[in-house]
Amino acid sequence: MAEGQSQNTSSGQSLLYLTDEQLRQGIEAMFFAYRGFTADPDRILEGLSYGRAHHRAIHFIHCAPGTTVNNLLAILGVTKQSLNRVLRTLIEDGLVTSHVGRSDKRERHLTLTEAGEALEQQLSDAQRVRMRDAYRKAGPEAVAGFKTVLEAMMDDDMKRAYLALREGR
Amino acid sequence: MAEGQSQNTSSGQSLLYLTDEQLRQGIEAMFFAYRGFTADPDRILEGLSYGRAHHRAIHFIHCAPGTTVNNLLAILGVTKQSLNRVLRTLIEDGLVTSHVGRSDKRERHLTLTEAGEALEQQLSDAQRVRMRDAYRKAGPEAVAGFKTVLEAMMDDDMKRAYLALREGR
DNA sequence: TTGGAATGTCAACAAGACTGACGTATTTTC
DNA sequence: GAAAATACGTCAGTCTTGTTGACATTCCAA
Repeated sequence: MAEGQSQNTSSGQSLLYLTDEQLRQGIEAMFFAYRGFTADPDRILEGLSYGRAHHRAIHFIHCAPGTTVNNLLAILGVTKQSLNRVLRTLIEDGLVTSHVGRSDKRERHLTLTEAGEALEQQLSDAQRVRMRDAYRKAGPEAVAGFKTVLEAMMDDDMKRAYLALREGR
Repeated sequence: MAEGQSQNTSSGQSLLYLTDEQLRQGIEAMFFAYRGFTADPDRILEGLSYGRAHHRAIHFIHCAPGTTVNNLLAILGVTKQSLNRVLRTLIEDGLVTSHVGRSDKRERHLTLTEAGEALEQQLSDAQRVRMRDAYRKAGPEAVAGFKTVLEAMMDDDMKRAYLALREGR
């Protein structure tokens, strides 16, 4: 335990930014920032009897149209029962379509309908407004650092999923 | 809507980092990173019939010993009823003590017991290990940028709460 | 002193996550 | 061709954590 307070390496480079206090600040910053991050879409969703789970599904179906249920499961990191509840309502409400796979008929390929795309736009616009403001305030160097730290914070398989999404576009 | 794809200002500075695609990447990075961020403490908690809500309460009581329920409410952003359920179990289990206020007897002042401090240590150690690794990998400049962007992403009142916590130490 | 505001507690309910079990269609493997 | 594995959907039950509503206590100000 308590490796914490060491502040210099043998190489002499200052490691003040690795103190427990600095790390605690980072932890709290993540907590408060994530709240801001989800606040705007949450406000939109709450009027529609949808939740954050629906938003996540819509987001990733938009990014990877035609993706399968299993695929989505891996990205979202939830159980299929949990995802299924969400998908069922989205399909019933005509925001998502589910097509039997051509080569493998066991698979269901998911796509946003026009209405689904419209909601996706509305949600991601709201989220991007905040992100864009934050990015602009912080400047390009800060944004680069931001992404570097976030990537380093991910689990390895999450990082793979994240990078795969970037490749796919 | 769709202000999106503009890429240069009149000042000529490149705004490539503000494209919709870049913003989308940032959004996904937040999603995946937050999962990593909570994964380690969640694993510890799951054996103890506590959840993330208990972790949050413990964290902020540790940071501001003697804080009131109302105070905690403002920081956590949940209803007092929700917080109360969590606090009740923590008090029953002897991790937190609740003292009636001296000047205002309506208030309850919350403190971690020795056992509470021990669990706090265990949880924040786990979380700090990941943060420290991420920080070390990314380097001090990236970390500075990371914090700048996160602060810019917070709601104003959250930012006030965040900065107040930093002052208080 | 009395009525309103603030603080905190109890009870009931809903969303969304989880596990476990089961059914069906399809594909792969032996 | 039969058996095993895969992909998906569903039912039932539980847990955490959020919500609202009702209520008790305490403080303060008119």
